[in-house]
Amino acid sequence: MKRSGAAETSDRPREKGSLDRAVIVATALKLLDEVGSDGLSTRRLAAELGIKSASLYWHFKDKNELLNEMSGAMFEEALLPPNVSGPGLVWDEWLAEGARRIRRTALSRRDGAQVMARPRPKFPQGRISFEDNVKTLMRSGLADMECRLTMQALRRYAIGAALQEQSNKGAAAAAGIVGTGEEGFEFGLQTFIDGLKSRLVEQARLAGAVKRSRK
Amino acid sequence: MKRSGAAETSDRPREKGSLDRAVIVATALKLLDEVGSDGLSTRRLAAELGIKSASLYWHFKDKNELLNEMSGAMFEEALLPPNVSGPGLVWDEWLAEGARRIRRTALSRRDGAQVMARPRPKFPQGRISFEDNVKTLMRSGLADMECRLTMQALRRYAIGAALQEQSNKGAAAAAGIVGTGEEGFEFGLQTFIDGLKSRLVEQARLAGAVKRSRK
DNA sequence: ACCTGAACACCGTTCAAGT
DNA sequence: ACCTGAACACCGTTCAAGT
Repeated sequence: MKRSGAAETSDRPREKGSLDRAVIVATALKLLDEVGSDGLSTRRLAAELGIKSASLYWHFKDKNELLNEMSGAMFEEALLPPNVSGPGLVWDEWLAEGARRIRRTALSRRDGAQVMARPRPKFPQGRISFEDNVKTLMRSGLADMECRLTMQALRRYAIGAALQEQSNKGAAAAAGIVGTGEEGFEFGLQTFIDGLKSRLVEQARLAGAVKRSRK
Repeated sequence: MKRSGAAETSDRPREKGSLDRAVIVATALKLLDEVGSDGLSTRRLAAELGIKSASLYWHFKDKNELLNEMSGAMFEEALLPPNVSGPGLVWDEWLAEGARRIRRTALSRRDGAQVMARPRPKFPQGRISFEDNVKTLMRSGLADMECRLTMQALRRYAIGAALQEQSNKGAAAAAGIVGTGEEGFEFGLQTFIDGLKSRLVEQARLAGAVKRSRK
């Protein structure tokens, strides 16, 4: 016995069915950091929760579902604080900072990148949605689709980078690894953003040409 | 005791100690495609080879070592054929094609991206080395370090992309997934290469300014 | 040099049963 | 609504022993 939460007779209907789920996910993330993804077993996690492993299957369909929720939780960590989308927005710095936060969150815990590489639950109920971010990025002048593709590309790049950095832990910079990790990541990030800028310049040039031809 | 190389009595010194290793790795890759990474157990693989699982540990230190060699083998697949570095090289197309090949190789077999995300053995003995590729890319005008960072960034991006695409298989385009995969990948790829080009333009501009000021 | 038998210490998952 | 006991069908890895 552990967390009964609500009583059996009535009231407090378990709030959307996800109250203990959150604490299980949080405990799993804490445990992950201690034992790594190989050590994260349902039995170990259950022990950490003061429960038997079979009980976990009342809360989650299977281990995959749990891992996916862990992924969602880590992405929320990455998005939360500084989504400064005020009026004086410098879009390129805002965008770069978002990518950095994803990488840093992945690196912040053992095998974190491996977890974040998983699919996430449909919508993370987070304070800041993907759509909000699209709107913010559109202030740069990029089209709606370009914004979505941009965010997708940077998400993939950040996770790909963190994954490689983490899997080489201790294996000491293999064949083609250069830079401290940090600086290698920045190179790719800045180069990509340079590409976006030249795209914007080109679009402005074309728009200008149209305007002139209309005169 | 591990691999002494030559036999005690004499002849057929096992050719660098890697003859069966290659066929084990190849069999493992074939099996991976059939059963996926969750189904790829040492017992199943041993059965496929007509062997008992304990025997695998004579050839490989552990399962991780085997998986890493599988990663190396897949990268060789991705590099082999068209490293056309002839005189009429169009570096941007050459570079893009290399990135595409990594992604395609990863997508070519079940859970392939997951395997390629692992560290690879020090040097894959492949026909084409990382250093060869650096030299080829330097013909674009990029500096040595920029070439290394570029290739690293594209490798990470390609694997990150393939990983996401593959992990969403069947889970049907979650939250922020757009494009067919193919087109989403191309957007990031072209944008990054645009960034490299604007970098080159900028460097040429600076070099020109120096030259003029020397007159 | 290469392989096996047998064991050790684990896994994820299911399900009847408890409260 | 939530949890347990007990079982099923697996794992990766080690190691003495075989040939």
